[in-house]
Amino acid sequence: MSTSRDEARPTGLRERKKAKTLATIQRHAMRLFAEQGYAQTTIEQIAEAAEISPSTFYRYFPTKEQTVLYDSVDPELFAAFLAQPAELGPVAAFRTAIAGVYRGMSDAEVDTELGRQRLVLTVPELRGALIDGAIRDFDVFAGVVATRMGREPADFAARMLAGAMFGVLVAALVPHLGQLEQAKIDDADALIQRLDEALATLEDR
Amino acid sequence: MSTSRDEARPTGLRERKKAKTLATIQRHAMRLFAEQGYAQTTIEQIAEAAEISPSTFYRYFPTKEQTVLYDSVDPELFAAFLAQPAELGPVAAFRTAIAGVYRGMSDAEVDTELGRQRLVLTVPELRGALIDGAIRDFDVFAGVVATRMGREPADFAARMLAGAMFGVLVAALVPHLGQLEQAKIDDADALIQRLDEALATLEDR
DNA sequence: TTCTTTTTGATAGTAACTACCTTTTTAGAG
DNA sequence: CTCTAAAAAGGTAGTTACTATCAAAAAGAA
Repeated sequence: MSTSRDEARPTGLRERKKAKTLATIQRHAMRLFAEQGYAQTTIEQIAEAAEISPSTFYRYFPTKEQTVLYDSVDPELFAAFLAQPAELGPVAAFRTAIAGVYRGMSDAEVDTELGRQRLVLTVPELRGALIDGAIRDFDVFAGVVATRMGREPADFAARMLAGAMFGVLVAALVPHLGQLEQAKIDDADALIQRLDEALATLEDR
Repeated sequence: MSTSRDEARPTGLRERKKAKTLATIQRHAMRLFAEQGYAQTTIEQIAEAAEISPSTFYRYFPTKEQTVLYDSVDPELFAAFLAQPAELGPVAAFRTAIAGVYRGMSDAEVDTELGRQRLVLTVPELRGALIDGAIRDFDVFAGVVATRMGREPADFAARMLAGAMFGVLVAALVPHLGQLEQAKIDDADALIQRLDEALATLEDR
């Protein structure tokens, strides 16, 4: 209980240090993954680079995967989606949200995010975990889509539209994984355009 | 090289034994998973139940996950999809294929398959791996969809339709994973109908 | 049988995670 | 400033999935 006022502002000195440690771990992890590959990088190496013990690593991230999947962009995207004017249909709202979020990011942030995406889409383990995470959040997303369509949260058609949006985005993000052009998503503009075109195919109805 | 004729017929005595061992492992694995849970079942236990050594287990299945994901229904489904008359559009063809495959299965086979699906959809690890597997095959699927639409294999719109089909099926198969009704897919008819309705939402265009 | 190849088993090692306990650090009270 | 309680970090030991490697056994061909 102690001070009942501090609960409101989470800006304690301790919290800041924790946030910094978390960011440090993630930064070094991403660097090592890029340098040596995901599988070749051990938790011990990450801990050593971040100057913490392996025990501490697990206090900040439950799994190795979460070092990459712990994400700040997705929540932003969802918030932007929610913030769109009610007149917009769900697909249009999501298209606008995507463009808005990426336009609000600095070049460095975009670079980091694109690197993260490249890693996630490349490593099968991460790809699976990412999509599974998305499925976990799917109910919420489907509910919001339903609300925006003026239906009850559990509406079947809304759920299906949400599913189609999800599938279309996945299909756009995993471009010919076989062997073809893994490139093409080098800059944010190309990414936004690709995702936008994907969602647009759902609006021609 | 040895005998150049046997290559055609794969019905050696050795092959049959291997197939039997594979089936035995999978059967015991599924049983133990159902009895004790997926995470609580070790490879050692599976090996012991199947009366083989752990080493041998890994010769038949590369990972624990594959014991569940090694699947005979999906390829069948894909084949049935390909076999549909050319006049049918991709969505209609897939709807027909699903119904056909499940109608061609015995009650016991359906039960086994439903149990497998329940397990896969319940365990996050498996869910992720399954979907990642699907993404791996996605290119082929999208190509077939494109052909059926009379376009070139890499056609964007076809790819998006394939993605939408994928997403809609996922959304239908993972019913309110949060906490709501995990039931409802107790019999094959309910499953078929659910998947059919999902795909049907893509045809109203 | 005998030779060859395939299949199996056993052993040792790596690395992700878990559980648990001890030490250090930090924030606030007196 | 000091003392105390809590939070954070470090350390140890163990489990389990998975890999690599080699030796033993079984099956087929000659």
